[in-house]
Amino acid sequence: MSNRIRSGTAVLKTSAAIFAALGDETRLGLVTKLTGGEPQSIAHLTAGTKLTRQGVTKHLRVLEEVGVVRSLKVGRESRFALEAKALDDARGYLDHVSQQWDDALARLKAFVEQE
Amino acid sequence: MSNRIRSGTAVLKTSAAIFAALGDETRLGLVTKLTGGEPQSIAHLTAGTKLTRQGVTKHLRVLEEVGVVRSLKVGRESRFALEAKALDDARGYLDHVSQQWDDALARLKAFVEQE
DNA sequence: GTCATAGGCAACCTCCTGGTTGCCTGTGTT
DNA sequence: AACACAGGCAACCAGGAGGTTGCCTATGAC
Repeated sequence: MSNRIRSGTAVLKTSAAIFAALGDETRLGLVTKLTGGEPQSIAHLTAGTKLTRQGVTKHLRVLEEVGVVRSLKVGRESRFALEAKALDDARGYLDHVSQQWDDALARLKAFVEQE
Repeated sequence: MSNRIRSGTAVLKTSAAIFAALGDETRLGLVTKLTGGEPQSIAHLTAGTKLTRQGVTKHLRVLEEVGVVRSLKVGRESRFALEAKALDDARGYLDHVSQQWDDALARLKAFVEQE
């Protein structure tokens, strides 16, 4: 049932994990850098930051674990690229919440105006 | 320039803060509970969780600080409600990233197929 | 007035996270 | 072969996050 209904708490857990991964300025910066299209090496991604290569590596692993990013080895370097699905999941969650919220507000408004 | 262009790093910082706030299962659960529409008291929000009232309060403060939630005092209780704007901001960021990413992929595809 | 309820404040504790450094391995390059 | 470059692994450290407990205040109910 990987793509089926999944219990609400499971959605919550995976969504939270993705948000947590995105909830760090450095990591969000990496994600932004990766929107360029081409997969980039760790050394390349490190350039421009104030961090060590190891520091950046750790962040990349975090992003990879929740599926926001994918790594592929090319020769001696490992390049990272965005993975749209996880981002879509996160967006999906926000869409869902916003939708529920809007509906609720609409209902409240209707109720108030009904008199 | 609160609603104007804002430098990229500022967007990064505030987005990261919102994601970080959402990046906790308990907090995401609270957000979900609040999509119902009516503002809810702390005691009410605590019921059903395994946490202390104080624990929940802390989480609510976190959500409030990044603007995901708003609190209003009613008598002796303080009720919390969702605030759509912050969620929209987060969604906006994801939309932007996805868009950039899709565009980049399209360009790559065009480039490869051009031969 | 008295009591119960809703919440704020502060101290405290534990564990995770972000970050570093040092060293080892693997892959190119010349 | 010798060297340089890209990265992995592990230990280590400081600070922040999640969570609890204890106590105090304010508001509502009787």
